[in-house]
Amino acid sequence: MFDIKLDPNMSIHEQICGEVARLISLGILAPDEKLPAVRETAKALGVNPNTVQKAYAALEKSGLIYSLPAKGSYVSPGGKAAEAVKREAAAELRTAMEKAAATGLERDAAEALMDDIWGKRGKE
Amino acid sequence: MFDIKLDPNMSIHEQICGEVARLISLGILAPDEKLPAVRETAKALGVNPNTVQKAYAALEKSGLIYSLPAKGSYVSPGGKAAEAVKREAAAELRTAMEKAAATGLERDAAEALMDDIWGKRGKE
DNA sequence: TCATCTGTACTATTGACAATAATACAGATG
DNA sequence: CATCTGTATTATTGTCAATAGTACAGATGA
Repeated sequence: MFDIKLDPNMSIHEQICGEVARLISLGILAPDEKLPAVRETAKALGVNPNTVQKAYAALEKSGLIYSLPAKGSYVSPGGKAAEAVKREAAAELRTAMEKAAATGLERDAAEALMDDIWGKRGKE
Repeated sequence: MFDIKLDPNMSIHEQICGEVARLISLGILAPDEKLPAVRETAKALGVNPNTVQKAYAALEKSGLIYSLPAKGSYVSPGGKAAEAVKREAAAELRTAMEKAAATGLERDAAEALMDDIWGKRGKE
């Protein structure tokens, strides 16, 4: 299901959270779609089930998914999950920008990075 | 010297590195200027000297400062330090942008954040 | 010369946290 | 009734940040 190449520099459950959030935000995981079971995901990733459960618990706390005991875990309905992901992504990007601006990085330099990543044209 | 409000969510030596880097980048700490001694900084921040030394060692490894045993630690000359700070800040900002873009965040949203932080006009 | 300050090095301990291991329980599902 | 589900618990391991304490060698100034 998830094809994550585990980065030893980041905690596993954070990477799982990030990947699920990404898939939700992009619509690859649709609202009310069922996520793979905790144990299944753990097996697929070669990771302890507790670690996956920690990730799922965090995702539920953030409102991205909801879990029904003895049923499964599902993507939150109504697009609320996707919105939450983007909102959080924007918040983190803001923090990074503030940090960069604090070092005196010019706006032009930041703009050049944006061109690089999103493409030079505003709408694509 | 440094007025850092310690954030428990980040490691102390990282915060020291960040603050020194910021001061260098902004020119508040000039090239070849002497930094406060390890023990002095530790006392001022109410922190263990080992922690400060760890920060200074990291700064030297990054090329931001150079240390002369029995003399002191100094900002790297020729503006190389300030350049290094900005280069690293740009690299981190790029990473944050890539992450945000991966969640599907639109360029317009990112641009709005930039207006917020750097001001709407390109040059200030 | 000598006390002091400097960066540097080392060991040890504490606490927090990530991850693992191994169970266990209750509800649903077929 | 066996099985799968989410959930909970306890324990152990390893890593890392931070602290504590100590030590050494070079410089600096009185």
